[in-house]
Amino acid sequence: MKITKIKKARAAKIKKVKDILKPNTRALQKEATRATILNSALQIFSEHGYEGSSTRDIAAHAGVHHALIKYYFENKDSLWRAAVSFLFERQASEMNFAPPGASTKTREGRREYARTILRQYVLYCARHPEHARLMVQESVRDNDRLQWAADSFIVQTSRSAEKFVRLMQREGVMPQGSAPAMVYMMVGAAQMFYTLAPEVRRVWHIDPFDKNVIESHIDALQAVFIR
Amino acid sequence: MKITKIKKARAAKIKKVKDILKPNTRALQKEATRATILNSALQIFSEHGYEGSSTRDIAAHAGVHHALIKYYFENKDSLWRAAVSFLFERQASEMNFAPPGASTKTREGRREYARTILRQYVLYCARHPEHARLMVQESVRDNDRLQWAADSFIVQTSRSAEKFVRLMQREGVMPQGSAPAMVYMMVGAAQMFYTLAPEVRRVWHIDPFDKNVIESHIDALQAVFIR
DNA sequence: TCTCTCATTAACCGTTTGCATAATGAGTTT
DNA sequence: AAACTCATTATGCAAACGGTTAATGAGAGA
Repeated sequence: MKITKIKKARAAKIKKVKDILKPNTRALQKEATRATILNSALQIFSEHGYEGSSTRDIAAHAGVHHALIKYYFENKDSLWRAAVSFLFERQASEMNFAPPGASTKTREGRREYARTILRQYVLYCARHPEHARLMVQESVRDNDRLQWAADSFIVQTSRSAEKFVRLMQREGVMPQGSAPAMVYMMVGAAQMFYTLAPEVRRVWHIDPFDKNVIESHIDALQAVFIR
Repeated sequence: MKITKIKKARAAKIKKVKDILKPNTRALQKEATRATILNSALQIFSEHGYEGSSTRDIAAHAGVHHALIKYYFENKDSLWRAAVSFLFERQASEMNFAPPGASTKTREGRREYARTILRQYVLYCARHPEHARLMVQESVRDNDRLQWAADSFIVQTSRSAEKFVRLMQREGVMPQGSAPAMVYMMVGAAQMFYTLAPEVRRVWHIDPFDKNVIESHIDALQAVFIR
């Protein structure tokens, strides 16, 4: 047996081991890179707004060359849309608006349902403050991006929220009053604390993401909105 | 009498008339230009954020050459600080937190006081939505500008709000719960509707600045927060 | 009327921006 | 092991950016 053949056989074995240890090295890495860029985009966009964010900063934050943004997301606008899509899809997967069935038959059951929804939403806002931060920066002025986000996601989630509010009002669990106003009041009252976390820390010297602080915020929110 | 002398006398008279009709033409124009630039800065900063706004856009919006921004405000950072100072000083002059004296002795009087404060604040938010828009964009991340704004204005207004909340809670007019949380809930519930006006219009097909809409928002806010 | 002041503009500089294209080289296939 | 694929990087470009300096010209003062 020639040495070259042995070497060949050895190389083949090594290759097989590699294939087992790192299956689809390239494909996996590709997915990881894409995710890293998207993650950095969320961070940068939510803190600096669309126009205040540069694709180069996003790439640098992700530790990759800025040309990769074009490779993975075509351009800045598409990257932003991908980031927003990710936010709303994650929210849809993490939030559960389904009423717990039987328990809504009694008044106390319905109050418990309302409490759970508010609690869930506050926890979501605290877990992912970049969602509200990014959206708030886009919603202060009208343009193509807001129109797209509204048509694609906001209308849908707003309808859910409206249904929830009207149901709770009909049951006497939430105060009467204009449904749109009530939705924005609830959302604002739940978000603000985490969206403006840097201000909260500086002005009040408390960390809004502290477990106990979150819980007392939830308590206060429920005390205010639920009867 | 020479013709030139007559002309001279005539010119002098015309000049005096001009001086009466347009006193300090130049000084007035200067003040007007400064105010125009500051106004445009408020508009642009509040819609695009600090980094998303260009001094050239602000100058163009004001209809002046961009070099005038250096002439009047030194640089972009100082212009932003001047704009924020203007916002908070105007708020201080338009908002009146003084309790209406005798009427706070009865429980109904105290509720009326709380209602008035909330109403005043909502009307302010609706009258000047750029205030909350500009501040929200700065407060989502920590930096020198936020620190300056907090030290100069936000701490002070927050202390006022805290005092108000604690007083109302002690009197049983507002629900119990963490004071900082309660302040941000109230502020968020009052602001959001006007800060996100473009979104509100697109998603709900209503104009949050309509008189009747504002009034029903005030009603809802009072119904939620005041007992 | 003639100068002088200064509010305003024109022109320029170095840097950053979004985006495009070419070059590279590690991983895959044969 | 050679050929190929394609994820990544290097380079380049026109426009826009914040900021500076010199020029201008209308109103104020003598």
